[in-house]
Amino acid sequence: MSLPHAILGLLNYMPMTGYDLKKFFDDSIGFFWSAQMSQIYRELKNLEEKEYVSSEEEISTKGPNKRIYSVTNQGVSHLKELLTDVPENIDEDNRNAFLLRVMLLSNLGIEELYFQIQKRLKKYRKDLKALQSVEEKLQHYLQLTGKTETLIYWKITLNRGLHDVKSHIKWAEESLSELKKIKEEKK
Amino acid sequence: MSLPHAILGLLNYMPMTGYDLKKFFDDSIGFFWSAQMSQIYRELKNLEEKEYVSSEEEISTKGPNKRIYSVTNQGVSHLKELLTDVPENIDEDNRNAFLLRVMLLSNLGIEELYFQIQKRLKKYRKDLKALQSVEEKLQHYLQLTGKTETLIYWKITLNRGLHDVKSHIKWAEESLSELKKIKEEKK
DNA sequence: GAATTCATGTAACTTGTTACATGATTTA
DNA sequence: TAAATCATGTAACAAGTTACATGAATTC
Repeated sequence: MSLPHAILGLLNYMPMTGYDLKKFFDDSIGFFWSAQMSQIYRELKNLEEKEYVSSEEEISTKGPNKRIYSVTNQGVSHLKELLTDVPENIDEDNRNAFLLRVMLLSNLGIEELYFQIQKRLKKYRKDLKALQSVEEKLQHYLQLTGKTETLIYWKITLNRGLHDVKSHIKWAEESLSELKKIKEEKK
Repeated sequence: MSLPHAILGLLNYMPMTGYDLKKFFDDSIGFFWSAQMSQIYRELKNLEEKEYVSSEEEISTKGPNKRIYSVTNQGVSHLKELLTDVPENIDEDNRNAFLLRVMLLSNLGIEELYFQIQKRLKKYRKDLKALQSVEEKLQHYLQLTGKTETLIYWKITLNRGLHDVKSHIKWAEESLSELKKIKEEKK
């Protein structure tokens, strides 16, 4: 699963322009998959070449014309295939720049580590709020697409996000209290 | 923080060859940052050009020669700078291919989702075991480097991994039980 | 009147992945 | 003796990021 699959999947909910897709991305799956405009336009071009999507230009009297993309029959079959075959070696991209930082912060000392985790904790709490607003946005898209049966899939997806943020908060709090102990011992 | 920083940071623990680095990577930070041999060699070359590391060839009577890399003074300063300045817009790469799959699986139905999450749960349980073995490996490297003060940093890092896997397991179990309910309602 | 949003793209650059190439040593 | 490990790299390709470019409509 990668960017073109994400695009194909989102377009399958409803026909959209590249610009719409970007918004949909940011509003819904942004917390686990982001994409830049330049990437989206490039991938749309690739997908059209492979005939997984087709586009129509909507001439607009005011403002620039829109190019509306929709998934072709071939595109749907392709998507279903992708979803069916589960790769055996599910090695994910678990890159975590902050953890790398933590691991190497011994070069700067405990105080700095404490400070940076504290800052992080604030970010996680913001993330939590942001995620809670994703829930409303998803509701909105659900109505737009009219596909009520997808609710459970989106709920489960979103729930992963919530578990994730909460686990980060717990870890940060735990680490801070452990670091506090060490700091006090040193005195 | 990115690959060259990881390499610089690991080399700062002790001088190593590219090959050693790969092992260190896989044994320690592999659960949140992986790298391929070809990447490592390329980055070592880049780092040497920038004079953040220097290398010496160790002529070997048996087997191929080794090129041992160590961090220069400039490299250490650079590393400390990187660690000190915390970027304001900490937008991480949170890509999660499996979540993308879940989100789009409405195309195939509840049974398939249940099956795929079940499979995933097994993987998470394996991951948990693997992480527990990382703990031992880190102990080993700790002795090699002789830098006992880094223990707390590594423990906190590893702990994040444990929190992460556990949160995945909890989420999977929760989702499965919810899906089970829906499946039974349909009957 | 300035900034933001809508709307689409190109170009250059950086990073990551896959495949290929070589050859010695150690283990099963 | 075959496979795995040690050890180093190159080349081609794929994907992601950043910067640039254009221009209308809307909002502050």
